[in-house]
Amino acid sequence: MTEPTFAGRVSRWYEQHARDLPWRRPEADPWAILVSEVMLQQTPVARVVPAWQAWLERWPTPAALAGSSPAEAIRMWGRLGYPRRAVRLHECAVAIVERHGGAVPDRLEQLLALPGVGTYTARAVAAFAYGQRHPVVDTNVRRVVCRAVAGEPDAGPTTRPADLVATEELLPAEPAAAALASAAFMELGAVVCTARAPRCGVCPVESTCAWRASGRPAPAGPTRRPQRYAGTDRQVRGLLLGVLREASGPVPHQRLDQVWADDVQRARALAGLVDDGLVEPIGATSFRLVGDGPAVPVTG
DNA sequence: AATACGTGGGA
DNA sequence: TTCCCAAGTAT
Repeated sequence: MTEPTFAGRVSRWYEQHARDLPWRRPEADPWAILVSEVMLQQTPVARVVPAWQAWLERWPTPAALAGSSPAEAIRMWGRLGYPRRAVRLHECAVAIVERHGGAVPDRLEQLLALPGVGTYTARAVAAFAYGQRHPVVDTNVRRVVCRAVAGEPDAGPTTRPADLVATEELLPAEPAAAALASAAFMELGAVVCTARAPRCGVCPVESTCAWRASGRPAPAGPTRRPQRYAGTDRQVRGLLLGVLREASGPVPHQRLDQVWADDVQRARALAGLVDDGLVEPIGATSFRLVGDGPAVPVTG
């Protein structure tokens, strides 16, 4: 017997302790997995679970979603946040029907070409839906590898090519085992090797962790804090979209004017929503969610 | 590379 | 109450 590898230890731990998330069950198909990955972009698991179930009940296939309007997707998205993801997912469904016969593609290159699918999501689908051997690197994996291997307290803010290489070197050769290891790395970062208060006492690789060995040094100096949410264009966009989401069809601009007093900022936020494909002007005085009603509004 | 992009819950 | 953030992507 040889020493268990890093991936082997984490995978063993995963098999015993993984959360029972619905998109990890055998009946989850590639479309269900793609939907989960997009919803999980910057949104916590607990809020995604019910939204994911409702979404797939309504749109079990890409073709089903492609047959609905972007407006319906935006409404079904609810308050998961970053609603542009709902529009991108709708565009994904259309592209999958048009370019791939309605089946989620299994090649990395084709996945990356889909709207809203980037480095992480493309690899996650290739690995978790199709069992391919690709490093799947999200913020959790970067933190785990950074600590356990490099001994540093935190990874950089974005995934770099070097992160993919470092993770790839940890993966087992067999594709199915590699996919399992990737899921295990993510789970470890999500529930044990957390950003704020890591639970090293229950970690399966505590004995070989470089960060632990060096006394768990704290991150370097203060990082620049981004602007507050209150008062930003983001908040105004959220307020505007809230009104449009609750409405049915076009909303007169007078009603939108009431959500925010600053004319300049409100107009800028609304223009941003239009640019992002979430909202469209109807005539000269109204706005609606994209596709929320007849393509050509009837005028008298 | 830095920034924009939502939301709600926990510490 | 304030702060931090949670399976990223696009520009």
